[in-house]
Amino acid sequence: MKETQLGSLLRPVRAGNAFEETVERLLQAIKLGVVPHGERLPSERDLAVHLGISRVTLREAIRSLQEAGYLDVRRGRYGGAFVVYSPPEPGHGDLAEAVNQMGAGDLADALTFRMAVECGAAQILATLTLDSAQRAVLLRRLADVNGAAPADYRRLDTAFHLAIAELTGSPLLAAACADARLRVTDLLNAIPVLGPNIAHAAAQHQAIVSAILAGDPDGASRAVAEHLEGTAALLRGFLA
Amino acid sequence: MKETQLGSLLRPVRAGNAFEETVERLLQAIKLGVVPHGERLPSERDLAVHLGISRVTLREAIRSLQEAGYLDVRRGRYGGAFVVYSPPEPGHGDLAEAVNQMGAGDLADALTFRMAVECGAAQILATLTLDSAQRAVLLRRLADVNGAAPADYRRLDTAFHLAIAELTGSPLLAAACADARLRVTDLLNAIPVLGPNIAHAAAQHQAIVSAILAGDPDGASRAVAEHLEGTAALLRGFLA
DNA sequence: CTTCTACGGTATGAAAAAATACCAATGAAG
DNA sequence: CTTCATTGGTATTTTTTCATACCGTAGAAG
Repeated sequence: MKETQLGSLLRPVRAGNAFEETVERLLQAIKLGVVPHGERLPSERDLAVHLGISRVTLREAIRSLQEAGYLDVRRGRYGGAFVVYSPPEPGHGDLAEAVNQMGAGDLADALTFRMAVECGAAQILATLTLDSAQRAVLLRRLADVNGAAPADYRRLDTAFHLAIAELTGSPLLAAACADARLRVTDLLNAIPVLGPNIAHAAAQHQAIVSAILAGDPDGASRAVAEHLEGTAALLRGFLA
Repeated sequence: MKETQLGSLLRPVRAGNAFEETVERLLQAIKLGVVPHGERLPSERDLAVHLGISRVTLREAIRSLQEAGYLDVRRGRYGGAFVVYSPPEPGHGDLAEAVNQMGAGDLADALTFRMAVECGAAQILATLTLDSAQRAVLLRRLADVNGAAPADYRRLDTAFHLAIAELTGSPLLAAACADARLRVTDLLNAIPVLGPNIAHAAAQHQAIVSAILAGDPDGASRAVAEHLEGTAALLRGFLA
């Protein structure tokens, strides 16, 4: 076995210190709209347990997000950390900058990773026999994103794609898809959301769901690949 | 967005303490045969840097593996931590126990995850145009595993599958595939390696490589899926 | 057989993180 | 308007992890 494979296994045990990782995680949950504007984060005690860190460390992270203007923290019963954030108006302005902010290699890496795990998830879901509740979730997410107002589009698009991963029943796979999304969030938010794009995406979303419900793994995977390739090609264009 | 999606994003920031994670990582690198019997781990100083931990913490992990009999640590120049481990003789004996050791849900999760990322990796690799060096690596790994002695089979099989992920050029994807393998290593090692199985697997390996080189993503993905489904079905059989 | 040097072995102080316990505020319920 | 449960706020101690410096050893090279 070659040296290269050592790199895959003996890679860093932890990405950074607990504080920084926590800030990043919370920030992305906010930016992805998993906790929408006005909603409350779980209580500090619950969150600390879920994130596997101490409440002290979590509080430091929350405080920095509060100071950065992402959270409004209120105390007392029925208090908590409320999200104060609306996704920026999509536009070209920051895209080139956002692309340059992360390395070119990192971007290619993230795009490849996203492609692999999302195609894999759709493919697997298409092999499963979904019950009516699961089909309902999938169709609901599809309707949500395809009927979304521009301001809500990214959030519901993410919800749709994550739902596919979660319906596979594999937390590891869902986490991998969430992680893949996180790595390109800022870039996606900088992409303008145009009418024709949305219409095109809507057709692709429909094709993905149709293939999944029809039990066509290859079709589902290919539909996802085509869908993701659209934004991927656009982002790669900024690497020059 | 539903509560379920919170779980994917607000999952634990760290799996455990640095010491435990390091022990686990090293142990799996040994069990996977990435560092074969008699070979030396990188020096403590190098390893600490690669793993992103302090040398003190790394040493604690190494010492516990030494006491467990996995490593032979020698000092002085040309010294180091040498692997003292040969994969157990494959057999049914420990399989049921190994399956029960991890939860049924965890096993299904790991199998699904492995299926998704390995199919995704093969699919992506098939879309790329490989240069002669890359083709050589792939064919070399194929020849290695298909010509392996039973004692080396698992190690070279892992090397083959990881090579596919690494050839995509995405460290994230390679890490995900390595991670997926790690989660089923103990179970795979407990599966008997029979002649007919090896012959069957060899044909599947060949089919995977052929599809990749032919630029057939669907075929590559399907070939990987069939290949993995063999062991997956066997392992699922022990959940009853 | 001496030297050189890349390795593991050890010690110590600082910093980060966690565990624990307790305080304070809020606002709905009665 | 009092009660009370739930939430954030604070303080203290312990454990873990890190950074740094230095020591001891072995084995190849000369």
